[in-house]
Amino acid sequence: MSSFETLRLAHSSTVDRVAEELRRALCDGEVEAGTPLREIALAEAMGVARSTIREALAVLVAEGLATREPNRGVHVTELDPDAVHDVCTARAVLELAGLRRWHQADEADRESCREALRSFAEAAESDASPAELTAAHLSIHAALVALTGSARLGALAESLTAEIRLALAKVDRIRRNAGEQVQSHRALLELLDAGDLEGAARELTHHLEHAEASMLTALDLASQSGRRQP
Amino acid sequence: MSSFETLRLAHSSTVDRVAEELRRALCDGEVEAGTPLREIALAEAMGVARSTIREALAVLVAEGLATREPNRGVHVTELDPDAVHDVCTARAVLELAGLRRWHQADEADRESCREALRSFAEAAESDASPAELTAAHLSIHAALVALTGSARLGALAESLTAEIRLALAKVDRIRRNAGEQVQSHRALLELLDAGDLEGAARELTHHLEHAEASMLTALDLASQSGRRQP
DNA sequence: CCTTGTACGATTGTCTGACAATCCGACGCC
DNA sequence: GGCGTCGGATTGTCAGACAATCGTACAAGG
Repeated sequence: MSSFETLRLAHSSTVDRVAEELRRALCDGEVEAGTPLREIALAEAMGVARSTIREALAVLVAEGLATREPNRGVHVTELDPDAVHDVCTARAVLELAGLRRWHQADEADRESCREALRSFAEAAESDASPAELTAAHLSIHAALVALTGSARLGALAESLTAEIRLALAKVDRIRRNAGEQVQSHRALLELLDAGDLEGAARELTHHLEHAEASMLTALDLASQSGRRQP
Repeated sequence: MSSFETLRLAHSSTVDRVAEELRRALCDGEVEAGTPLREIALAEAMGVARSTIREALAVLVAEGLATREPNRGVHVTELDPDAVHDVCTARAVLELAGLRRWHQADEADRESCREALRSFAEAAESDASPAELTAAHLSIHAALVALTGSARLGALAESLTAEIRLALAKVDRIRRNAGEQVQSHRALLELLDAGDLEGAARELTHHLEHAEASMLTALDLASQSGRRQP
């Protein structure tokens, strides 16, 4: 009888909030790659205990945004080109797997792909913030992986994208051609709706390779400027 | 000149050892699914501080072997059939992706598939412990995923496997037909070496479906016996 | 009978403070 | 240049404390 099924209350622990704040700071580029995240300094700055900071740092490390070296502390992850390539091939595997199940997937999942594209196009036209654009963009790719029907694969893809989110943020801050991006995804979905799986796979592969190249150049620029003005 | 590249020294923190011990206890079936893992009790039992236990529990939760409910503590994960199905479809995606890249993969990766098969066959004949058999078996599947060439996909597959390791252990303890298993994998690799990717894909799909069915029945048996003698 | 309010023990989440182990860099010595 | 040593900084781990929250039992009230 009672129809309160949809009600959820997200309760937030201190650790969650600390992790969220740190995540934001990292993704907004407020701290450079390689910066050490000292426990005591963070604890004093944020007004929480060191153990709380430790737990939050463990979360970030698990997400790949930071790296822990035993007895040497946690540092903001430095993305090397190999890691970017690795993540991109992994994403390609997952998204292509979803794409190939286009016809077997739930209609709801297919529709959420189209919906994500609409949101992205809308965000691109009403010049939203880079962060919002990135989020909208990524939700398209997440929707592709969701076509596999496996919630865990979706989570895995999300953790992969989290790892390169830093590089993605850089790219999106540099690049202003969101319109081209929208066009690429629109073409992808049109091919899918037309039933041309092979064509869509080619389009997606091309898109991902392009994205990888963009990230690599963005990283290269960052590391060069970092070395010139240390 | 210096050829000490291969030397590594494994750092063992207390947290690691606690997590390892708990993992072993869970996988050996020493604690039933759903059992609460109380921090104070564990701390006293293992002679370490509560904070250390907390960190170790966070590791297990991240691995999926345990589940945390806020303010209610950590419990040994109860595998429901949906979760098993989800993990199995995810594994199928990853392993099929590796399999389809058989020809493009490194020869070293192909060879490690064959090597894993040899180890498994050897373990099956010299009746090794169930735990060793499971490990050898899983390393075959890990080698398949490694064919994708992405280290991260390998890690993801491993975390997926960890989640159902509990059910796998149950299956391997019940089942005694390791010879059949060896035969199935041997057929798979022969198809691959013969270049018959489609045949290999069918064989692998069939094998994974069979494994899923086994796990589901094992889980069903466990839950029934659990309810009859609570 | 069913609902509401309350008291209590158990457990978690977080804080404080402490200390040994480890790492890093500098300094002095051979 | 290589080697031992010292000191500061930081982490890893520990012990103890307390409020917040949960589960349950129990009393009160319609």
